[in-house]
Amino acid sequence: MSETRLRFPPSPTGYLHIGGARTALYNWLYARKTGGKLILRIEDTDTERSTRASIDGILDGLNWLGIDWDEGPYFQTDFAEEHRRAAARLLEEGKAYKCFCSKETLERKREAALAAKETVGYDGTCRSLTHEDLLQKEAEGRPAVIRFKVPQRPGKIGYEDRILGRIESSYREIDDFVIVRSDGSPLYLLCNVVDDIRDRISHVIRGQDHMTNTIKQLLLYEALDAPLPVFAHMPLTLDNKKAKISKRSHGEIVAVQFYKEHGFIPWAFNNYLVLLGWSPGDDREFFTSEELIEAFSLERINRSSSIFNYHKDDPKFFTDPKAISINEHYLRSMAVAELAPLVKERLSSEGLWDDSYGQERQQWFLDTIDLIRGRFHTINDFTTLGRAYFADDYAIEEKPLRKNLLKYPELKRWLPALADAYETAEQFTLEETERLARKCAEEAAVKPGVIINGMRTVVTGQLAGPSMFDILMVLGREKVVKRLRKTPSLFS
RNA sequence: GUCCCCAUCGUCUAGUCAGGUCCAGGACACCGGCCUUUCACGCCGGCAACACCGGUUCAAAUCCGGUUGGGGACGCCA
Repeated sequence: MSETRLRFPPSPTGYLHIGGARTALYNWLYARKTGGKLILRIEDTDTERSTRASIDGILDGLNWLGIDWDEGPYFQTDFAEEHRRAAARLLEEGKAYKCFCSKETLERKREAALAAKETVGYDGTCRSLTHEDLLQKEAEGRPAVIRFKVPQRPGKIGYEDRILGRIESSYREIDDFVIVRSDGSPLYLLCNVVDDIRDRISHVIRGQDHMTNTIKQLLLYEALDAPLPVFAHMPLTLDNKKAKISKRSHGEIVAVQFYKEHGFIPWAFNNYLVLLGWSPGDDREFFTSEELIEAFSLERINRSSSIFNYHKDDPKFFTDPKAISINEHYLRSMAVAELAPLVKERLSSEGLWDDSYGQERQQWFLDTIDLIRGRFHTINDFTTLGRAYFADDYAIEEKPLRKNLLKYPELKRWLPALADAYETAEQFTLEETERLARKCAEEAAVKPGVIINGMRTVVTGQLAGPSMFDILMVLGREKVVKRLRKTPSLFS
């Protein structure tokens, strides 16, 4: 069998969204699994809406996800001449015809049909134009589009979808579709097929919204005398109200860029995406890329659409809880050495990175990440919830301030006293710091928790965190003493 | 309106093709408990689904028909 050749053909009319990323991922997985190639093709024939920013955004999103391609990016507009030749050939061979119906007429007919609840579709007015009519209209210089002449055959045309099974449609239900605009520029249906033929695409994996296009494209392959690729139509991703997700109605939350900015681990996001409509058939949910490539198969892609479980204004989950949970899983289980570069990047962009973290304090950096990551949801938490570990300008949160500090006014004496004890202690170790803290509690006649939680509030600003004395070790004697001495200022 | 696709816990899903091992398994979320100086993690337990109706069969989540529901397409967008 010859090599498999897949393609991901985004149209650069917006950012890369979840649905597009998932399509790209499935294509990538299949290409990698079969040892084939993935071709990236930018379908920019809609010059009105295509933008450079959008192309950059899509490329950036794919790069972030780690979805790499073997050929391209090709730009569809670079092959315009080839598309026109194909259209001309179809015209010459009588497989297409010129249509002089104006946009306005068509629009009127369509609306009338819709209003009368009748079948919508081109009525074939120009299909039966006589040669004389044609010559006359051309002589008049009337603008014309080129329509594909759907064969008037009995029965059905169809194909074997790798996900959906047999898909077919009666010839008479397909209307003559436009393949070239009146300005001479070819349209998607044609360009896409011509490009797939040229790029020797063997498998077309795309969304189910292309199913009806596929029937028309089948006709195009036949007319162009080209072999058919394998088609696989994956279910769409809907929102929790079962509407197709889109930039317009959902905004940034469906953009891959959003997840990059919000501190998702790229692979974790892929892992979430792949599970939206596919499962390995057993109970596994986490995969390395090798494992996923191995486990992936077209046949196990679900037939029904899945829901991106996002609830606007949910105070607890800023996006699909499953996505967050998968991210958390990777955040706390991946090798610290692999996580460190991601944290470094985030710290850098917040101005919290110190070069020593990559050199003499590297071990400290890795240990700190390991200590605090267990409670975080995203990489961004290292600079928000975990700010006190990397900077001195961390904020004291309202809740711990009230609950753990202001509630015990005496802490403004106890904590500085503890600071003194820490400063003069012979050793600043786990055991010694804990012993001194408990001693402090005993002298103050309060439960150790009062001292410990007060201390946690002062040195980290947080209500919760790792074991207190582990924190102290990571922070170091100097910082701890300094921070504890500032306790009284928090009471004002 | 026409055509097409789909239908298992709130969500992602296993099980459907080869009917019995499924009074339906896992994960997320939720609720309880254990652990604990805090909060998490972890562990233990709980809640929670075969859309409906009919048929075939000794036996149906699984096969067939219909109904309902959801989605998609019907562009000189891609």
